[in-house]
Amino acid sequence: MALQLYNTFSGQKEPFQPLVEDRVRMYVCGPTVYNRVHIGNARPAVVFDTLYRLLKAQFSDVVYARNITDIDDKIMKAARDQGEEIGALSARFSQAYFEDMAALNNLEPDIIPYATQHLPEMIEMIEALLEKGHAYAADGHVLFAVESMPDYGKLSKRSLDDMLAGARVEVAPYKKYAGDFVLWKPSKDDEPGWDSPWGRGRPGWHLECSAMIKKHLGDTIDIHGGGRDLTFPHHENERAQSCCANGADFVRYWMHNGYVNIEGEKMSKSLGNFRMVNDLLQQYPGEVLRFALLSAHYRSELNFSADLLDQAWRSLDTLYGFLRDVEQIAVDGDASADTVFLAALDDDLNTPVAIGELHRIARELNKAEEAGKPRLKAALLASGQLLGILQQDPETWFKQARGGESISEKEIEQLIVERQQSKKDKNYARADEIREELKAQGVVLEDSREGTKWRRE
RNA sequence: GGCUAGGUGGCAGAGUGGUUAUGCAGCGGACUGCAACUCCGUGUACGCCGGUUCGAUUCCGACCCUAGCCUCCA
Repeated sequence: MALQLYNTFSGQKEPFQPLVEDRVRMYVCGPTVYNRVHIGNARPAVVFDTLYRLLKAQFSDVVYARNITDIDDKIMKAARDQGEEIGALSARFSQAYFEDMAALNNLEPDIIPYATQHLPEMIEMIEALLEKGHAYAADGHVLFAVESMPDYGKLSKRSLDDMLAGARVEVAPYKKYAGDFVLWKPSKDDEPGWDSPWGRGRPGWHLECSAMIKKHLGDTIDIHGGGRDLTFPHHENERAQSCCANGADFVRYWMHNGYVNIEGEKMSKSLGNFRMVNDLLQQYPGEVLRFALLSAHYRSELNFSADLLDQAWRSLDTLYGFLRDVEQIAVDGDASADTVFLAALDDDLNTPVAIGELHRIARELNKAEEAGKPRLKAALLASGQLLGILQQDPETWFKQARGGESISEKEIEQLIVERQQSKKDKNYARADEIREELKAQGVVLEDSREGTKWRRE
């Protein structure tokens, strides 16, 4: 079956058909770089990286862009609070973001556009909007006139009346209509700003994505992704800007991932219940974090806990255990990912089912005759590759440190040698003592005809 | 208040008008000097109340509960 994706715009799963045959353009909203990212921020990166891998396997020309928002009031505030220059701060945190994302086995996007490098494009888009009567300048600001767009609100499925029914809309004096949003705002002298036809200022939040998408991917793109909370206002406004400025369809498939929750509540900076990716990486391999994030369907909420990570770790141990047993088996170069596994991913990226299939393939591999193993091993690796997991050398996987102080490999090997001798001497008491000693240090021994293997747990 | 998702076994998490999800944990067994790995077997599920149906966890309706969005947010 061909790829199907749930489109937020239509509210249903649709067969995926790129605008131009065999050519896919995908954009995902990246971070505002004023802080380290938390695991909730990592979810869209992992989800859409997985989609990217799947798309690359099915289409020859795929371009994936994920931006860096490096101008924003939050960055300005962070820079002021920390007495750091804005450019230095945003460079530091974008670098940290790249490191965190790489640790989660995310491929690098093809294009990483920065907001501050696209001011001319943004200004150009504002001019187009003004020219077409979708925007107006007032009091140093330029605002988008939402009433000028007949189907404004269609993506987030809300009417202007509904939106204004909420009391939280701030009505600035320069707004003609309460729902209008800022395209350009003036900067004070001590704030970063760029010269523009409307004076020195900076762009509104939504504008950068519209401008960068137009420049790098075109007027109409195939997939636009991000967290569910971006649906409104961010994506609704992006859509308004782009559709009105370009006079073309903007995005063919809108995709939004669910939240990562902590104890049933959304993880957010204001609640203070977030888990930083970098902190988690001190305790868990990135692959475990990735596996945990993929263990729920991307549109569902995912409850994040130590228990979830432990389960993810053990599941990976099981899968790597099968791979370790076939380390000497060559892979069949022609074999590709398992078809049932692929069907799961093709069904709107159903990663929980895909992971289930991975276990099935692994079990088949384990039970297969020698002749069948090369193909199954290749299928398992190729399938794992699409999820961004199982690509490590199994021995390396099992020997990696599992947090905290740990006994060195050398000491472990020495004790294993001693234990081998004890066993030869039928001194089972000493052999068991060594097993217990290592067990206490988090090292499990596995005897087999070929010798003793060990792993940390 | 408006709008949108959900409520599945100890935990995580798919799916389906009737037949095992899967994983982790547990329990029993095989294997092992002892273990581990692996294999075999195994229990506990679909929020509540109605309706449709031969049959509903799945469809319909009401109710309860949870979460999210409503111009900071992945």
